[in-house]
Amino acid sequence: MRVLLVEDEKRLAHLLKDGLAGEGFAVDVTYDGRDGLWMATENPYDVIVLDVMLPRMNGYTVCARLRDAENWTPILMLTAKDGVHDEAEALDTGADDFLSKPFSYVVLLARLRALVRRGGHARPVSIVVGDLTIDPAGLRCRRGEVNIPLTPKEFAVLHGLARRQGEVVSKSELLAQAWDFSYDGDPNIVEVYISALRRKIDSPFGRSSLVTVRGAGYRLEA
Amino acid sequence: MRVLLVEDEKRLAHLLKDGLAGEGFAVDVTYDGRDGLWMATENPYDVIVLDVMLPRMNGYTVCARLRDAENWTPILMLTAKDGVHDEAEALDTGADDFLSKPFSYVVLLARLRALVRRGGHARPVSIVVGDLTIDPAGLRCRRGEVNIPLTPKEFAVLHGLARRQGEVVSKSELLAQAWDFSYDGDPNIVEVYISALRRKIDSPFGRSSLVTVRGAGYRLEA
DNA sequence: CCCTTACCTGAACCCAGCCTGAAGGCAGCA
DNA sequence: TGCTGCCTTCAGGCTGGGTTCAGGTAAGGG
Repeated sequence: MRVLLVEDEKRLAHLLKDGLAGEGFAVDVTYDGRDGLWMATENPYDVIVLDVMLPRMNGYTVCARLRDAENWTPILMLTAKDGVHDEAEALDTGADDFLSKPFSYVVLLARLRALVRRGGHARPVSIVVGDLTIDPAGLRCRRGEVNIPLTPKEFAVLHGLARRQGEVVSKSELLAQAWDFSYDGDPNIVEVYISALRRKIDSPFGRSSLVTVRGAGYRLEA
Repeated sequence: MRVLLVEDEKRLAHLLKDGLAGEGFAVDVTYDGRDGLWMATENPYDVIVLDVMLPRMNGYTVCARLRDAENWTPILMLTAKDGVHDEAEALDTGADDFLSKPFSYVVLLARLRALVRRGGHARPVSIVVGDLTIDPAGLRCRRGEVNIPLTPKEFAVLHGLARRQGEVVSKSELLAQAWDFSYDGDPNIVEVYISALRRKIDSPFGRSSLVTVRGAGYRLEA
């Protein structure tokens, strides 16, 4: 599953690359539009994530050029926050979907999956941790046969832990994955969500699958 | 089920191709009339979608030539919006049905299905979600044995959700599927239709199959 | 055994996102 | 010409998810 990421904010690009790589995507990154266009034409990708504001050639142009060249690789555009207008323009130039910044990692992932699926290759993925099942496409979760309703943020945190089940995931990693990249609030928020998750996925079942590793982070285990 | 799509607006062609592919059609695309004619004579298609305004050879001519050559593949013509005149001419030259731009995807799909069925190869497909049955060919819907009358737009939205039952479908995806590709109005329209759908398919039955996933979209479940 | 540090969690606030009823516009039809 | 039904817009209200905060609890080191 190959992804081309065209994004000039290096920090964001880096975070996304790591995250997607962890999902099993092969990620190529370029930092400006012209390189992006070149990469996209020279290599077969399953999906392209394309920022709108880019040096040397903006996202719309890249998108339009690709379509002109009859390259129909699914494109997910990242538009500016307030650009209601941008959305229409993104779709106009041939993008398949868009996401306005700031966005959360989980939503991006869900959209990417949808695009890739539409592109032909079906791949229903659920993460299983013991009798806990996490379904990223439906943003759903259940323990055994019991459905557990989660809010989007709760789901995002749980997903971040489940992807690396058995490993310790640090609070800052969870923050990076589940919150907007521009989030700048109290890091304590992670603890709050861990607490909420335990109340939903562990306490009612007499489990303790969500373990605190003092000074390092949290671990989800079977 | 093979479809030949002859349409020179690349963006529209692309969207249609993706949509139809997602329905299980094998879609070939050409961008001008002469290529279209050639493709149609060289390959056996179940149905042809033919734009009227085309480079190199217009749709009427393509249609007439095919019929002259005793090729009776069902043809659906795409005519210009105001061309009341075009419709008559389309049917005169041997088309089986026509659709004026802009049209919605669901209507196109229904017409295609109708044509294909008329062409001999019946393929009644219904989407079943619990006891809810959606029949894209007839634009019908029922819960259990109770028939539920839906307006075309309501049906389009429901269809978009049903095609991916159990998964979260974002508002923008619903917009893209159920509205004209040129639609540029209030995205709130989706919420309005969700509301209307609930009033018809859920409330009267004491169900709540149409679930809001805050910040992500909607999900239709059994 | 105490102190520090890290973590837990209930309560309270705020507001984005969503819901929905009402009304206008428009096209088809009798 | 009026009627009917559907699409769309709009605005007000509300819900519940996100965030902050503060007081409490556990872990670990000296």
